Amino acid sequence: MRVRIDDVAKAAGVSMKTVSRVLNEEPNVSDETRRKVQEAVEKLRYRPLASARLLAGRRSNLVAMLYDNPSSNYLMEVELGVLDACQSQHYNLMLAPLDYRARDIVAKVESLVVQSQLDGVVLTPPITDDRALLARLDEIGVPYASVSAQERNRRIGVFVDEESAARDMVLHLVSLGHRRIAHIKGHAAHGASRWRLAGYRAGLREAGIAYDPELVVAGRFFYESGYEATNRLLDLPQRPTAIFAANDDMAAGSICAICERGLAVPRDISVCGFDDMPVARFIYPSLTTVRQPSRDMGRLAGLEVIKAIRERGAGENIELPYTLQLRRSTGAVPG
Amino acid sequence: MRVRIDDVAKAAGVSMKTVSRVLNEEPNVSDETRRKVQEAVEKLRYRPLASARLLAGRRSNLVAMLYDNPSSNYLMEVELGVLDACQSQHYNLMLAPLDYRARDIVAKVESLVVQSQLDGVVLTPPITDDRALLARLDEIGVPYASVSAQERNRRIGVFVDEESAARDMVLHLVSLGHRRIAHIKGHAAHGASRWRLAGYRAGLREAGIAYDPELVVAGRFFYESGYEATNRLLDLPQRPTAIFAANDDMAAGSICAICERGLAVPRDISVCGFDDMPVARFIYPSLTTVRQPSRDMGRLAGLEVIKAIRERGAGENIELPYTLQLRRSTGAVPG
DNA sequence: ATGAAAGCGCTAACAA
DNA sequence: TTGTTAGCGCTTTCAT
Repeated sequence: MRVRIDDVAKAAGVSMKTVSRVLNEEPNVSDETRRKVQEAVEKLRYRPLASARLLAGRRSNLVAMLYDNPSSNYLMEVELGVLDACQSQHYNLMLAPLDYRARDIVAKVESLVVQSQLDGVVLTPPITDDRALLARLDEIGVPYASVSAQERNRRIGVFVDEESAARDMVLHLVSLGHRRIAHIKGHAAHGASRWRLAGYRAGLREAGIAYDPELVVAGRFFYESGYEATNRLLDLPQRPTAIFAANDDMAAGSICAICERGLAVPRDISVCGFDDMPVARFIYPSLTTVRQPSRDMGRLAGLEVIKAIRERGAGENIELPYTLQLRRSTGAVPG
Repeated sequence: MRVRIDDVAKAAGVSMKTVSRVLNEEPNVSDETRRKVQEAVEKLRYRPLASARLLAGRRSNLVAMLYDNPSSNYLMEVELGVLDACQSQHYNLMLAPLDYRARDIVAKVESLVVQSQLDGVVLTPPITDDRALLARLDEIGVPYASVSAQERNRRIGVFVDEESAARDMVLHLVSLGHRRIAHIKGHAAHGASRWRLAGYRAGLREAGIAYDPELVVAGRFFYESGYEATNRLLDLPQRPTAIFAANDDMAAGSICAICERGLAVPRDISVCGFDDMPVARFIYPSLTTVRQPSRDMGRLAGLEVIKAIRERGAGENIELPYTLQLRRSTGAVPG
């Protein structure tokens, strides 16, 4: 029925072990023997069984991506990058959606890692910052790479300097003449929210604009939360001339809320976001935003775990550059 | 080091097999014994090794989702649904991006299925329609469920009646007074493109409007292709008063192209799409579109494979309803 | 450079 | 209801 390694051995006229050597690209096989084995493998369409290899002590060539909030555009982009890395390195990718608030997250991840013998995992925010989980992963000895982890030293993964990026964005708004600049914060559990808020404040400071707590409202990274936050801002006695949302989805919600009041973007109010997801180009007016190379971040995180898997101690925390994407949603402060 | 089944057996004062019985929820274990075993499992934090179980002949509890073009919004929605189904049924999900045009797609899938001992796979368009692949999967005996497969009999999976949906959308445009209705086609490899075009023609026919090939232009489901297609339509001597794009991404591109010419949607031209992806609500004006329950489709496809895995011969091809989402991008014919 | 034998950790089949 | 035995298909020793 199923072709096994000794079928191949028989067909090639060698021992099982030799076939195994060829398959695993081990040394000490003559070219002639190697060729014979490869032919037999080809002819019999032999595929070594992952579970048997694994049980006998080899690697799984399997990594998992852990994430909360699967429906975020941002995570989908990261996922594409990780997938890309896995493909290029002949790894398979498993998806593990988790609730970052769940009590049993450590146990869940441990089960997955141990049971499926994962070679490594990729962590995405805010799971990147779960100390208990990281400690456990270290104990078990599974390499992991983080995307935008809050703690930046002694980690392997990828990040961008989001604080500087947010500051630059604010300074851009200032350069357009804006001084009443509002900020819609992201979800509190995410480091990104902290960094972006800090950058917002830094930008104001550099521009010599006083921080006005009234202009900073809560959001949760969703479209709806941007919509609602903007309505609160528009109800202010003196409304802002620019709104800096902590991500693109919220900025899209912001634009919608503004338009619904009969105001125009950027004529009456400028809006900008963060991330540069595809939606930033699709909406009208197209969104000025901070471009974070999410897909590349996913790819690099994937490559770094795999590097760490292959060579213990390898892997680093890589900083990637951001860029400001100036599009149509920001303009000069109204007359 | 690692806790094994006989450690648990020893701790519980029973045999390995009894532990195995408890773990696999097999009958013929006394409540008392079961309790003792569970306690031991708990205390030792025992996790059975998937590879060992698998090698000994059990299921992998692993399914893979096969797809081409990973960056499509639509597929991400489907993925979320599949993921959901897997979680609820204690299955793990692997992701297998493929090139539907690749020569070796059958071999690739076969390797994956055989090597990783996948219990089943979920197919998404256009991989759903690769006869050679389906034949091979049938041979190997791996259950699979398809999302929107072209062939609808003798399949398990999910679909919606896209042709009727497209027809209804055209009739909606007609009811608004439109008679010069254009269509931007989808990618030729997808059944969806055929059905939506057929529905477009059926709608025109029912409304007594002659089919004008000039008004039907090629697209490939991407934003950019919608943008370009629309520019071609706008260059026509007599331009359409409504554009029906075969999906939302292209409709977004269409709106952008229209706005760039200083025209307004829906004042000058109505635009509608298909799928009802999140972007349909985010763009301005919000998009009139056919709601296809992509996430539920993913979920059901996932549940159907799992059903087929558990009980050979089970599983069916389920039709799900569509709805017209009337939003702001369509309106009465100008003047 | 190649091979023989002994597991890896579990479950299936059989026995008791 | 419970236990014993013999693999599952591969890779690891350790020989040769």
